[in-house]
Amino acid sequence: MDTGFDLRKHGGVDVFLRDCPTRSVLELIASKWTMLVLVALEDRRPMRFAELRRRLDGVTSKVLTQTLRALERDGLMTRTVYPTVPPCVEYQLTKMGQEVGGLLQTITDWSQANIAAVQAAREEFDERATRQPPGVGTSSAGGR
Amino acid sequence: MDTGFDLRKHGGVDVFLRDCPTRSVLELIASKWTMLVLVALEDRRPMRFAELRRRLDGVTSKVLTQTLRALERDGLMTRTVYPTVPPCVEYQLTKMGQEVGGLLQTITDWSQANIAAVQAAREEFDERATRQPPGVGTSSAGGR
DNA sequence: CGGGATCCCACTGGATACTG
DNA sequence: CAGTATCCAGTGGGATCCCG
Repeated sequence: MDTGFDLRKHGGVDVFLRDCPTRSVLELIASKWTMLVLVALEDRRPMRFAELRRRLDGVTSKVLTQTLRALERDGLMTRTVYPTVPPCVEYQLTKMGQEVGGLLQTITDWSQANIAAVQAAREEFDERATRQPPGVGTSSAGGR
Repeated sequence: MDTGFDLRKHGGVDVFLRDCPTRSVLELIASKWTMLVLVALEDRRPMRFAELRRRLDGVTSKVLTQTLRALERDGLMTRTVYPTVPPCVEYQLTKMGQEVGGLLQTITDWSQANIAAVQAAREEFDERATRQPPGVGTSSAGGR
C-alpha cells in the first residue's frame, strides 16, 4: 500500500512520523509471529513449512502462511517450491532478512535472560495496584 | 497473569514454546507503539506525557497511556508524579528498559536505512502477483 | 496537563474443514 | 505436504467527551 509518502520529497526518513514508510517495517515486526519466524530462520539453513509450524508452538497454518507471505513480500525471505509430490517448499532468509533476524535474536535472548525480573516487576506492580485502589501515593515525588 | 508455567519445573526458558512467559515480552514489544516509546525514551532524559504524545506522531492519549502502563508494569519504565498544578508526570526508562530500548533502536535504525530496498521488494512482489494471478510459476526450482 | 470513561468498529488471528 | 476457504470471537486501538 502506498501511503503517498515520497522519500525524495522529504530528504530523510523518520520512524516517528505518522506516514513514514519505516513505520510499516515496525508494524510487520509487531505482528505476533514475525519475530519468531525470523529468529527461527536466522541460521542460514532453509526450513520447510511443517518444520516451521512445529517450531513455532501454537501457530496455525493460516497465520503462519500470512506471516511468511508478508516477509516474502518485504524481501526478507525467499520461498522456493520444489514441484515434487508430495510438495516441498523451503523458506530461507535473504541477506536483509538475516540482518533483521540477527537483531531480533538479541531481543529474544534478552527476553529469555530477563524474564524472571520482568515477572517479578509485574507481581509487585499488580500487588501494589490491588492494595491501593487508586488515588494518592501513586509514586509522587517531592518538590522539584 | 500467571499462565501456570513454572520456570523451575523446566530448567530453562524457550521463547518458541507456547506457554513460555518469554512470549509475553515479545507480545509487549509487538504492541504497535511500544517500540517507539522505548526508542524515544532511550536517552536517559525523562520525558513528559505531552512530550511523548507529540513525538509519537499519530498516537492517541488513551493508547499512549495503555502503552506506558504496560511498560511500567513490566519494570521497563518508571512513572514519577510531581503533585504540582497543573500536574507534571515524567517517564523514564529503568536499567532494563534502557537495555531493551538500545536493542530496539538498532531495529528502527535498520528500518530507516533499508526502507527503500523493502519498498522496492514490495513493488516487485505486487507486480509479479498481479501479472500471474495464481497457479503455475510461483518460483519453482529444478530437480533437487 | 495528564489522563479516565465510553463507544465502536476493523482487523487480527484462532478453530475447523477441505484440497491439489 | 502445504496450503486455501470459511466462519467467528476477541480486542487493539481510534474518536470523542469529560474531569481534577
